[in-house]
Amino acid sequence: MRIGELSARVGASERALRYYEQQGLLRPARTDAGHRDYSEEDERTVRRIQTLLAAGLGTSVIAELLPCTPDEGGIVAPACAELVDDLRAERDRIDAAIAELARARDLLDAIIAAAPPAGAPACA
Amino acid sequence: MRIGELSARVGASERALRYYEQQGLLRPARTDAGHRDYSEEDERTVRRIQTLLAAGLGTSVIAELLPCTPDEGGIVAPACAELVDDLRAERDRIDAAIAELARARDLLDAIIAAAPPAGAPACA
DNA sequence: CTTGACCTTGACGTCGACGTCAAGGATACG
DNA sequence: CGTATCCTTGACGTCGACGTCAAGGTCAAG
Repeated sequence: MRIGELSARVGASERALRYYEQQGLLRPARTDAGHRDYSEEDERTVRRIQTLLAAGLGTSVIAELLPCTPDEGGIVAPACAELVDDLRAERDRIDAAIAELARARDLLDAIIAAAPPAGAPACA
Repeated sequence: MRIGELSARVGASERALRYYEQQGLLRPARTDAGHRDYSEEDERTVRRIQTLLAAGLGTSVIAELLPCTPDEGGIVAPACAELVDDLRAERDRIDAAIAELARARDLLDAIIAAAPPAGAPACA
């Protein structure tokens, strides 16, 4: 599929898809005319990229761990020791981030719960 | 307390504390000489700011909701309807972010689990 | 009084994941 | 054949929470 269709499928901009390729996260095939031709595995890769980016990982880290991702039913390549240490650190960072997010959500809920019942008074 | 001590206490840079004030999140007292003089409530406010910033809220939103935060034992001011809508949206966004983070963590755990047991082979 | 730690207000720099033009080639359709 | 839509590669802009200088005032200790 071409970049427009993939963009619509995964909800990423075409710019983002080209950026991922530029950062070495993706290597789509090319047509004779130079147009990108994405496979369905590329699509799955993009979804993983989105998840990892949303988790705060940088593109360089993602580039290293993508060849190690579990690929439908089988773990492909285990990573080297140094990378695994990085991943553990990222995992811990994510756990901490989840805890912080939960605290922020509870704070917001407390404020929302304290809001006026229905007909709210005017506000600046 | 002065900015240096507060900085050390809450783990924020002095630059960050001045920035919070500049954005209207904080209004510390001043000494005759113009030095900032933070109260202990300012310290609690900074901790809330840190939590909300970590949750992805912008300083402008935080500025609006800070006067509404539950202040030791009592909810102070409920927010106006429009703000409450924003807060609900932020809360939902945080929930979604937590879900994404959990997925990323599981992905990382799968990769880590697939790593070589102990003596790892060399790696690029 | 002087030194040095601490404080003040600017103001420009940073970083990363894109957004957004510009200036064209490729493809599909009637 | 035209043309409308998609695609290509640059390359500069953005945005937000600060980092990082610069050029000084303030204050306690010796």
